[in-house]
Amino acid sequence: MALASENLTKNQKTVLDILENSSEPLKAYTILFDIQKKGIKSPLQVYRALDKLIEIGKVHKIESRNSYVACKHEGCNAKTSTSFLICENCDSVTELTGNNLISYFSKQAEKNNFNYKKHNLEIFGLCKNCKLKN
Amino acid sequence: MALASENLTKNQKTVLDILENSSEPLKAYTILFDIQKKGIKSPLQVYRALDKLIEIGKVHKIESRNSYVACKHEGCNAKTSTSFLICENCDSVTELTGNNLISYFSKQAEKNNFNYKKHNLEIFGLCKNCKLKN
DNA sequence: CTTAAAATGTTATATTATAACATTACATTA
DNA sequence: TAATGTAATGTTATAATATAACATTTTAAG
Repeated sequence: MALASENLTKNQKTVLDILENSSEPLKAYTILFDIQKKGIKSPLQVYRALDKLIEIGKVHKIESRNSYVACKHEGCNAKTSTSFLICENCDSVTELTGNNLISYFSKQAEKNNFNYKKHNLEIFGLCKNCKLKN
Repeated sequence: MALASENLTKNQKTVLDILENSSEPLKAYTILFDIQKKGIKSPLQVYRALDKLIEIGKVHKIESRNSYVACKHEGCNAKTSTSFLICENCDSVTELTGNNLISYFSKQAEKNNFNYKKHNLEIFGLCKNCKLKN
């Protein structure tokens, strides 16, 4: 069995490629605009590619910004849950990894008699670079 | 000095009222539809009231669902940061409180040389009631 | 090869949110 | 009380984000 990322279709590869070469999250219509020369003409083509890429864990959505970011981690297990550090100054995004967050959230949920399934976490602030500048 | 909630205008009170009497988060256009008989005719009137209510901490936005929920905590300090338990079955929402989350996130951010300012946390799963039923 | 599932292409439309601008309410204080 | 400044309002239009519906094509597995 091949890696999911090897089975990508043309549209999916095109969308993933532009996200992987971006230093910040991109919006769907920004992606659309940037790749119209590659034969993608409608929003739906972008959204469908994004849906698939999210499903296999190669892309994550930043909910509070309606934007999308490529995952840099091989075999990222964040197909459902995501945790980000988002710089308010430069918009760069770093993904938090490791399962300690999940066990922590499970415990927090348990206290409320709530059965944890998955989560979205978005932490806003200043990244390393922007801390220095300001 | 009066409480911020005592200074609410008519539109703001109308929007807050419908949110406080809802058992689940509501979408902006749902609110609009439900209160047209009270003289609110345009989306902008709803969004402006929501903006103000969010600013003073009486309402929070559930980013992943584009919906809005009234805060049940007196003097809620979550004017910027929010933490929710969201039931995937019944859509009910419980807000996590306490500063332990903030200190935990600050530490996680620190590890990445990131300066924590605020956060959004959305935990999905099954609430107490829905756990029993399923 | 056949076939079923997935992906595509295309048009239209739904949903969520803001821009722009003229007007009104209201608290402060001169 | 009149002047003044800030916030809120009302209204129309439009921007930004996302999905429905359906016919067609590609792909992978048997």
